[in-house]
Amino acid sequence: MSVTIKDIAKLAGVSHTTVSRAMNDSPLINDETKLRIRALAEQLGYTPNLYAKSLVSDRSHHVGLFFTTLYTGTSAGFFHDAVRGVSEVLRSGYQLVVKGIDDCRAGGFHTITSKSFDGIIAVSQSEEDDDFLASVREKGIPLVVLNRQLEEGQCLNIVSDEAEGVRQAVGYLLKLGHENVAMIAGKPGFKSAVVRRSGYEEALAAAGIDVRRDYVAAGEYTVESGLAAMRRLLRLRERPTAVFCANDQMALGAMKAIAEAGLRAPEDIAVAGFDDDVFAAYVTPALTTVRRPIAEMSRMAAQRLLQEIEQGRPAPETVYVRTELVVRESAAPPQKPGM
Amino acid sequence: MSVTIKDIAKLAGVSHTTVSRAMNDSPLINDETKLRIRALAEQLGYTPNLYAKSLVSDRSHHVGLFFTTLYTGTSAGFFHDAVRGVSEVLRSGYQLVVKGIDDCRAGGFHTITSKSFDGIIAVSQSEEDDDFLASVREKGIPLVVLNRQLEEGQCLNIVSDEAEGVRQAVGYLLKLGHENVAMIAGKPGFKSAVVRRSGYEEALAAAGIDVRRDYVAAGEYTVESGLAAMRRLLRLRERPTAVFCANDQMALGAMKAIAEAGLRAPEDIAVAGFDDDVFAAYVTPALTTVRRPIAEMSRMAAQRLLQEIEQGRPAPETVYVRTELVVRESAAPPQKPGM
DNA sequence: CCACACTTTGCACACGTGAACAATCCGTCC
DNA sequence: GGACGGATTGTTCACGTGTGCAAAGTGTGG
Repeated sequence: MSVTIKDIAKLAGVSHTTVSRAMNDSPLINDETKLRIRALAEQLGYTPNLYAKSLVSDRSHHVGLFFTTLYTGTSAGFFHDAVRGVSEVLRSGYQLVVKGIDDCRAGGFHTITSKSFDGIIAVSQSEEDDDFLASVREKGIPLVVLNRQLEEGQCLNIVSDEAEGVRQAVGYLLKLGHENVAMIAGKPGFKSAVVRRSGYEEALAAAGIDVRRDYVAAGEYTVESGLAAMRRLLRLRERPTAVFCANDQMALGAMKAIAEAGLRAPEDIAVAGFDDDVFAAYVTPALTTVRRPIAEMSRMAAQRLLQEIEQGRPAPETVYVRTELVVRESAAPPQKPGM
Repeated sequence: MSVTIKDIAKLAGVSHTTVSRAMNDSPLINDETKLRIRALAEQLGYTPNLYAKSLVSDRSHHVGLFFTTLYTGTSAGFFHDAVRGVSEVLRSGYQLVVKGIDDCRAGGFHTITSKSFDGIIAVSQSEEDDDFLASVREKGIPLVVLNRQLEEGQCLNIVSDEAEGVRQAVGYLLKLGHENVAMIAGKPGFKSAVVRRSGYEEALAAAGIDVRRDYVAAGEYTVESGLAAMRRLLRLRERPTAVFCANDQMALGAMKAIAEAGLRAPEDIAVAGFDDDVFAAYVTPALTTVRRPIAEMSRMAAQRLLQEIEQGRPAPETVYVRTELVVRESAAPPQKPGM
């Protein structure tokens, strides 16, 4: 049995109201009794029952961090960075509940109420999440959406400018002198897959190069799928001399396929990735990629969410966070024909 | 404002108790009224207030998943696998709260009470967590400890037999013919670092080889630290021909250092890792390593915890999960001298 | 000495839910 | 016809906390 304010009240010979006031720094109490009661509470190891508090105060002290899915499609590095960033800001003031949106959908999002969450951060990777986001907004729960861009003005939306990041990477490959630049695309249904592909096409168009359909190989954001996609690209009659991969895991798979085929990166085929995953700097050759500051974005999301919870609804703006091209070793100029 | 059972009661012309009974499938109610009330509840979009339920039923519907730290020392793949495994079992029946033990310590674990958590899974990597574990047990919260072995009989403890795993890996290197086998050790203070080092020493002892102090390089479980440690090992006068790394991230760094030095793995130096991290199969050369079934372990932990919550305390046993040597390409027999 | 203000405390209720107990209705059996 | 029992519903209280309002105590100024 745990200690309640009534227990303390009885021992201190006061009413439970007085104890409540002592614990909450109310001005309606004598300093002396406050200290006396607090000492007693400390001694008895009193911890308030947060559920009772929640019931009366309508504050749950829980923040939800929801991902499109916890299973395939969410890379470990991305997931870890996001949880860390949010957790760092919340520390012990709030409890962080981590969930996959797909796991909740079965119950029609019934378990998600304004009573059970003070606020929600949704790390959205797909338009499939829209029903979830609508449900959250409808219930009036403070919401920040991370990673995927929404229609303007729905809620606070923090995204990296992915298309720009991809243009940087593909532009870099083109500047090195590559003309046959292929792409391994992301998981179908994921918005980022579409955006990154557009960035690729725009970069080519800006250089006056036509997009070849057979140069875009479908992937799934997993290492395996990158391996398989690269194998297909290598079988093409006019083999690409460079490949941009929609994330680093697939780039890793692609490099594996290149090695398998007896070729070398970057000499025979230049490779660029996206995400700057934990391992990117340390594979051989070190991966040239685009960094998205996930941890920073999630920290910002958490800060803004707390602000919204504690001070009320801010303007629903869209915040763009800059990506950064990280040049390492996996991309080099093409070999001259005949060399 | 959200709908409560009292609202429904008023509209249906019954008492709130009757509504409660309708929602909870009580036998003390007429089927007809039950259906009528349920239809009404559905129509009004009623969702029960879990905090009120918690208050009266002493069940919080929250399960805690605690890591030693969410920051350095916990690799992304490990973290992701653990959260996924637990989440998969819990699905939507419970809310999963993810936290770092270090983040809670500041508040003296005051926020962790039997009222706020129905059960806790601790993924412990260090003896520093003992104060936390003691605090949880003292409060009578069902507890499963994952990953680190405890004194027998404290609570349900699920661990992989890491020493055996290391012996397999080092034994494999020895069997290939290596005599100068070095090790890059784990983060000081982490129990796994000690256990894995012991495994290494035992394997050498079993083969009648003395442990050389200069062959054990300190690491931190990060890729960078593996890189730095390997650089140090490469500077030794009698260079090792094989190196066992206490995790895959450090093995990645080690391979990087080997490439930097103009050497090749596995031809010049054989490398073996530990964990079978997501990227292990896809780096070049593919990493020979030891697989720990983290996802399976965490699924088991979640299942056993639910069982304990719902059916009462089971025997506090220690469950060993077998590790598995995964032979890939990064380890090969040593080159003959003079070749 | 009284009126008034201020400080400090307690009483009673509310939050939303579940459960023990009482009350009512209906049918059955002796 | 009265006693009994089962089915169904309502009344009341409890869970632990915060708050509006009343009450008691203290001091101050006229």
